Amino acid sequence: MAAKQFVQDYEDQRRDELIKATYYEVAEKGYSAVTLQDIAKRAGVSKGSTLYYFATKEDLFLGALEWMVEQVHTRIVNTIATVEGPVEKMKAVIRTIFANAQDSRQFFLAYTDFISIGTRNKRFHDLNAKFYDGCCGHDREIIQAGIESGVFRNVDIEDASTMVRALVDGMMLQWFFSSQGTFDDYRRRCERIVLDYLTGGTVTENAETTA
Amino acid sequence: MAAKQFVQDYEDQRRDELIKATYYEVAEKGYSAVTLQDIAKRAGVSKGSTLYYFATKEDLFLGALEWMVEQVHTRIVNTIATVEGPVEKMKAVIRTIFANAQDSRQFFLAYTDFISIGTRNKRFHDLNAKFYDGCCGHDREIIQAGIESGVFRNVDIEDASTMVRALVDGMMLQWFFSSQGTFDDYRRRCERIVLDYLTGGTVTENAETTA
DNA sequence: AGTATAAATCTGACCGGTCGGTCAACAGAG
DNA sequence: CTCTGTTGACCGACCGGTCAGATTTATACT
Repeated sequence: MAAKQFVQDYEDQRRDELIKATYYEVAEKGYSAVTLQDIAKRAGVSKGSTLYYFATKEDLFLGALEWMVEQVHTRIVNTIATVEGPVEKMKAVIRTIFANAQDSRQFFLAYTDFISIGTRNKRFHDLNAKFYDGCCGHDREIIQAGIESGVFRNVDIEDASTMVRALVDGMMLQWFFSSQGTFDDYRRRCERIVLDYLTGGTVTENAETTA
Repeated sequence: MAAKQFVQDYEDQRRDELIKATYYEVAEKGYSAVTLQDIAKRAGVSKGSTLYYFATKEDLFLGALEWMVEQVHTRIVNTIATVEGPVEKMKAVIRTIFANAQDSRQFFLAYTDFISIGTRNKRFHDLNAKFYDGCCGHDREIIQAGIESGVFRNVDIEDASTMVRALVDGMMLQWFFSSQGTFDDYRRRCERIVLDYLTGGTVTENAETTA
C-alpha cells in the first residue's frame, strides 16, 4: 500500500511537471505554436511520455489551464484576506489579477488561444465559468459590502460587477496590445476608474503603496 | 489605356473578393484553422490564384484586416453623424461597435488570432493603432463635448476614454465567452454603465429605440 | 474579320517540412 | 522474470508555398 502510494505520488508529480511545462510553453508561444516536443523538452522527458500521461495535446493544455485558474484563485483569496474595507479589497483584487497577468507574461495570449481551439468545447466553457466565478466572483460580495457600509454609492450590483470584470479584461487587453505606458500605469488607472465608478468620485487618490 | 484600366479594375475586384473570402473564413474558423484551400474555395478560385494576388497567407490576412478596420470606421463615423448630443453620440458609438461584432460573428476571434501570429509584426501593430484611433478615437471628442456642455461630470478625459474602450472590449469578450444573456442585454448594460460613469448617474434610463 | 503571337491569368500536382499520435523495443525496480 | 514507465523512430495527414504548363485575353498583322 505504501509502495502503491509512492507510485501514485510519483505519477501525480510527473503530471504536475508536464502541466507546468505546458503552461509556461503556451504562455510564451501560444497554443498552436507549441509542439509536444517543446513541452517534453521543458519537462525533461521524451515526447512519448507526454502522451503516456495525457491522452492528447488538448488534454494537456486544458490541464495546464485548470492549474492556472486554481492558482489565480488562491492568490486572490489570500490577497483579499490581508486587507480591510471594500476599497482596499477591491484594489487588492485588481492588483492580483494584474500581477498574475504580468507574471505569466502572456497570460492572455494563452487565453485567446482557447478560442481558436473551439468555444464549443464543454470543458473549456466550464473552465471559463469557473475562472470568472472563482477568480472574479469575489468582487460581487466586496461591492455588496461596500454599498451596505455606505462607502460605495447605491449602484446596481450586477452592473458594477460586470463593470469591474469587463474593465479589467479590457485594460489588460489594451496593455497587451499597445505596449505604451508601463504596466503599473495601467493597473493604477484601472483601480482609479473602478473606484471612481463605485464611489462616484468621493474617494481621493490614496498614497500608492507600490509594492 | 481603357483596357489597362479595365485590367486594373478587374485585378482590384479579384483582390477584393479574396480579401472578403479571407475575412469571412477567418471570422468563422480562426486564422490558424483556415487554409489557403478554404479561402480559394470560398472565393471561387484555385489555391494557386490566392498566392498569385497575395504573397503569403499572412499578407492575405492582413489585407482582410485592413478591410474590416476601414469598414468599422466608416460605420462609426456615419452613425455618429445621425444623432445629436454627447449621450446619444456615445450610445451610437457603442451600438455600432457591438453591431459590428455581431455581424461578423467572431470578430474577436479573428482579432485574438493576430496575437498568435506575433505582436512583433509592425503592420499588425500599426493596424491595431489605426483601429483604436480611427474607430474608437471619436469617444474622446464626444466626452470632451459632454463635459463642456455640462452633461457629463468633470471626469479625467483620459480615464474616461480608456474606460469606454476597455469596457466595450471587455464586455464583448464576456459576451463572446459566456453566451448567457442576449447580445442586446450586453449592449444595453454596456451603454448604461458607460453613461452612469460619465454622468455620475444623473441620466435616467431612456426609452430604448431597439432598431 | 480572321489569324497569329504574345502576355496575362489561372491551375493543381508537387515539394519540403511540421506535427500529433503510435508503437515496438528498452530499462530498471521489485 | 515481470511489470511499470520511458523512449524516439516512424507514420499518416496536413499545409504553405512553388512552378511548369494550360487557358484565357489582349495585341499585332494581314
